[in-house]
Amino acid sequence: MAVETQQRRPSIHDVASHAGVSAATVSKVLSGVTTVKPENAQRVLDAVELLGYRVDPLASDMRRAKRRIIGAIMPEFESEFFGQMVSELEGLAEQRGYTLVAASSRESEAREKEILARMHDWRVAGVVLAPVRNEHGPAAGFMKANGMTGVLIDRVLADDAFDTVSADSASASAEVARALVGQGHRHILVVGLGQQAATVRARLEGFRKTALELAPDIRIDVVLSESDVEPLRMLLRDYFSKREEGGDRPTAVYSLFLKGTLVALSEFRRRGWHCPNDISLIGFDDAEWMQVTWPAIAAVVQPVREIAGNAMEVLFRRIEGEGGPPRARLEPCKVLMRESVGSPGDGPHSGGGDRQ
Amino acid sequence: MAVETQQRRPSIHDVASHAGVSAATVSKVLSGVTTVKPENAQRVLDAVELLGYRVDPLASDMRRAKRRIIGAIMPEFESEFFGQMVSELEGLAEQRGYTLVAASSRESEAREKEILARMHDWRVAGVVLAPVRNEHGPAAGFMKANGMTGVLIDRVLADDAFDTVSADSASASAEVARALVGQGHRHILVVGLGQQAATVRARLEGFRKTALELAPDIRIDVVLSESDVEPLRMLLRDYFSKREEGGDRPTAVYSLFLKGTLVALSEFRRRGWHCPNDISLIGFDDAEWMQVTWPAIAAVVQPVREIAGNAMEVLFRRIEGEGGPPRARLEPCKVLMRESVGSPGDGPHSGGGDRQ
DNA sequence: CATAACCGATAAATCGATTTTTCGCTGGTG
DNA sequence: CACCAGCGAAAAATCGATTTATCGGTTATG
Repeated sequence: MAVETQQRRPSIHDVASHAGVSAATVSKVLSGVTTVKPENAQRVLDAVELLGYRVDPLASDMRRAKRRIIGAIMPEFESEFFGQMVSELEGLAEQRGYTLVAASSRESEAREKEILARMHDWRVAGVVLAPVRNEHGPAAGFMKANGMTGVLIDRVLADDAFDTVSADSASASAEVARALVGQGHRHILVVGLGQQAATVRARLEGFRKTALELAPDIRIDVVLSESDVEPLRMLLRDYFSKREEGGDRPTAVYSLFLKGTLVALSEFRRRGWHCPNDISLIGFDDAEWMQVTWPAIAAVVQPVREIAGNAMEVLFRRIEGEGGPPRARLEPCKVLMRESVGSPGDGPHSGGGDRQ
Repeated sequence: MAVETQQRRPSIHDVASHAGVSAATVSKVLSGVTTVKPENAQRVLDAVELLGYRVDPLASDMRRAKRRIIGAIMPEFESEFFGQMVSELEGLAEQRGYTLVAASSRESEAREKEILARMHDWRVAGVVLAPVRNEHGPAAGFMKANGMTGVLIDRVLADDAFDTVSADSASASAEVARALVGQGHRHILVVGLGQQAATVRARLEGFRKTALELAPDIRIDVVLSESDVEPLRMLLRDYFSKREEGGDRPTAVYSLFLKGTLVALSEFRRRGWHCPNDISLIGFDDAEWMQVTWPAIAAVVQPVREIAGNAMEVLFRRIEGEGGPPRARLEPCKVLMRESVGSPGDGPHSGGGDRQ
């Protein structure tokens, strides 16, 4: 067993002198080099055990250009999606003997770049960046300019400099379209965040295309908030007020991101509309609570594990020097239909309904 | 502007030779030592600017015993509470020029200890540990044995070796008791996780004491799952089955932790019980969704910012060498009463009710 | 006038590992 | 018998900073 001397940590030289060999030999034994006499190797191992020696990763990383640190930058830590993502990435990095340093850009591109600069200072071996906006922000530019190796995930489609991994938003949206149209919806509101250009476009177009194919007469309204979530609340409020006056309000809402789903729900609640009787609701991003509330909220589940797994795999390949053009990878989502989606006109409408 | 040579990063020696001084002088200028001729200082600053030089934190940390790294260990990253906590801690560490390395113990004490060992390898200056179980686990033991400096937060009350910061569970529970008893509830179920001994006891006893003071005839049932969340679902199912047969089911449920609230909700939904007509519900830990669902779920809000702030403050004081006995700090919670809590017998009971 | 004190700056040691170079020794070969 | 190849291990260089010791030169002091 290791001796618990709450003194200075033993260094590789302490081990060396205990084993009667040089520090270089200790390093070789520990890194599995075979050109060491078995007897000496054993003595080193014994000394390591006796002293409770562990390699100092900082000192170890000192001498190599690429250090065994992976940086991860997420727009936030508060949501299940990014929480799971960090958790997955951490485990994956750990498996390969790397340390994950995670940071939150707090939905700010400026902060994103600062964090990236700090990670560059640390000379991380690679970065997993989930950009606030998209692949063309200043952060990606910084990475390019400084020759950092990295992978972009989530709010990104494809890039000419970095590999990307994201959910197949378009296909998932098509499936949502099939489901809603199939239930008889012919007037649907889509809410999103304009900032996340590429992703939003993919989700919106995937939805629109399939919906129009299935029902050419369908009406699709779109409410986008440019930058932040709070304005969306107001936009939505205005939208519903107008539609209610006009007597032509939508029978279903498709939210392209989690906060949008929350905003929609709170707007429904303000107006006393209930799902799915008064209006149907489905949103991108699943959450644990969505299956325990009344009604259970339908959602598109993003394949967090797959995204994390692929991101790390491609990242490590690049770290190991693999060349070739960047790849854009899309992982399929699952659509979970739940009670918040029904057929229009199924229940007693409380608003000025458009029952067919 | 910095020259963007995607070559090797400039080192302190590059700066030194550009400025025509020694590396030591550069180091002094950058660390604000005043015994440098202003002219030389300016030349150093110019060279730094020209080359785009930035200190390598790894090399810089190499030579000091306590490195400018803070470790944070959370039981999970997936919940809003710990997500916010990590986010706060990260910002606070950053403010002081430290890097936060966060890791998830994934609710495992074994992993907790492994992570701690890795952080010890990194020679972190300090650790913020949110233990899986309580302050007496192997992780805290490891920290003690290795003379690490740290703070324990959340699922912890007080410790004889480390400072602790946590929510004032007892007072919050007392307030919940006042609210529920005030609404007329006389039969209340409390659900929790036995594993988190100290915290659960504080929450339970705080509730029980106040409830009994206000209504000596009150009946308080307790369902605790020892280790994991899933068993709780079964225990709860059994409990409700028995109570429903007996015709004496509780009129309110108080969950001592977030997952318990979710389990309770899903059990209500299985039985077709609605809040607050059939049963009232309030739980520890708030979440964003709780205010947008029907009904909105009442919750105890833990003061994340305050806990994080105090934890970091006391941690840095210890890092700077402050002595004295460990302090146990309690931060007050806020109780948000929402629609999920009503008076017993207010609405049409669907089960075998106990209307008064 | 010799020595001490001081200032600013440089050279060198240090942190703890890894990697390259060097070295001593054994055994085989011409 | 001299020389070379091969092996295992030690010595030394290296990574990029910080910190301590040292040093030349000027000024104050006895």
